[in-house]
Amino acid sequence: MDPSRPESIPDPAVRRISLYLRQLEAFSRKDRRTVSSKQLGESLSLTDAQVRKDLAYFGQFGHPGIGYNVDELITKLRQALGTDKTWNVLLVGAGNLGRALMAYRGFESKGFKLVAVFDGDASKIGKQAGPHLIQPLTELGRTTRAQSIRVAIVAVPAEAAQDVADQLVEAGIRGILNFAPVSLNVPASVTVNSVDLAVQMEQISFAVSLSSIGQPP
Amino acid sequence: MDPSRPESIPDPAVRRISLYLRQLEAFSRKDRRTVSSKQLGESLSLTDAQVRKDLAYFGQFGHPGIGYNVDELITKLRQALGTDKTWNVLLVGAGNLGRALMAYRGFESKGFKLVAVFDGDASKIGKQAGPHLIQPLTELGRTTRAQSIRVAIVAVPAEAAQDVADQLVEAGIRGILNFAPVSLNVPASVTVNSVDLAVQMEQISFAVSLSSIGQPP
DNA sequence: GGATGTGAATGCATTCACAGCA
DNA sequence: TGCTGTGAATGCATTCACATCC
Repeated sequence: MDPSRPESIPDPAVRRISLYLRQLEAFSRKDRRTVSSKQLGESLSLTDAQVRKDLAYFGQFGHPGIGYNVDELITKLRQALGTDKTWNVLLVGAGNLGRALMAYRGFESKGFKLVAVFDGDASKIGKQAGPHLIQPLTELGRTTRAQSIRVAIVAVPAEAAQDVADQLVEAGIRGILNFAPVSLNVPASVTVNSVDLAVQMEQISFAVSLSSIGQPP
Repeated sequence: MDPSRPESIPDPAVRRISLYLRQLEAFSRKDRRTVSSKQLGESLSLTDAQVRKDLAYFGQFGHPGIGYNVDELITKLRQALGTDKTWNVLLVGAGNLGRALMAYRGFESKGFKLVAVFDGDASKIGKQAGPHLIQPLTELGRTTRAQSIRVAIVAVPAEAAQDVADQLVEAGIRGILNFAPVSLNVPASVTVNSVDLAVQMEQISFAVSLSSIGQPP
């Protein structure tokens, strides 16, 4: 396997790599030096074989008889995910959710920096949102180019989301994290990842309903 | 296939059912009466066979030569997901994200009602958060029983999340939607669904990095 | 004709199991 | 001995393709 040309890596494996990284960072904070695939797997309820197979997609990072060096693996996985360099990110939508995302301190340490905020609502333009001035969507292209932004977060109402997505694509954005409860239509060259809170809740209610058959509430 | 005894339905299928439901509700708002598996699939970039197979896990809802009746299918899928009745939900964590979730209007129409708010931070206890009084975690058991709450949303810092999860389990909660960036350890009888915003961003940066090999930024 | 529901075939991801190295 | 990396085997999900019904 040639790590510089990842050919095609299964989507589920890429998701787990993020989880390994999160876990490794926790281990590192506790000054742990090495970890085996078995230990890393147990901390996430996965098998050791799964862990080794996933890591092997990206290269040979382990040391037989020893395990993986925690800090070394962190470095390699960040490189693999592309988060060894900082990404400038823009946000569209300065409503409740958008402002909560702006205040969320979990992005910076992971290599993402929010550098611009936009909103389609004219009454919000020019207002301050945390450290950022809220810009109109007409500025998308200019700001995207000026700050080399490739990734956007969409936190607008469902009705506005597709229109916003179209404008983001037009402005040259390559990846979108979408919180609006709609399926966005974009060219294949643009990556969309959607988080629909209602969908998440429905998964839970389904599972809970199933496991409660015959049980009292 | 016996819809009253779903045996075992693939997880990916359950996730898609939520998406079908979301799409069908949009169709219904536009007064659309029927829809074929092909049309429903196209609106979500899925094949018609995939749609039919998924729906068939839950029963025979279609009409050969016609398609599916939109409103009828909505009813059936809500029953399948358990959202034909309203679920009382509690929230732990009245920080930025927690308050944004409280303000989010997308839950009620989907059958979820936020009825109680908790926080581990003593200085917040007794304060008002929207329509709710913030309660201490010691009240979890009492409130859960009093209001028949089975599902909880966790929006606390990573360090506090496992402890909160333990107390939720102790209080009888059966499903948890977790926004803290940690892997929660709970008994098999409890369902956990985690949304880690940093993980979502990393998926995107990976995909964008891949597609940009050799390209200028 | 038009569309569903479903066994059979395919394709992917996970798990097994073991050679090989420290 | 302990643990990795990886072909081979297994198990699941998706897709195909067609009998069936309006």
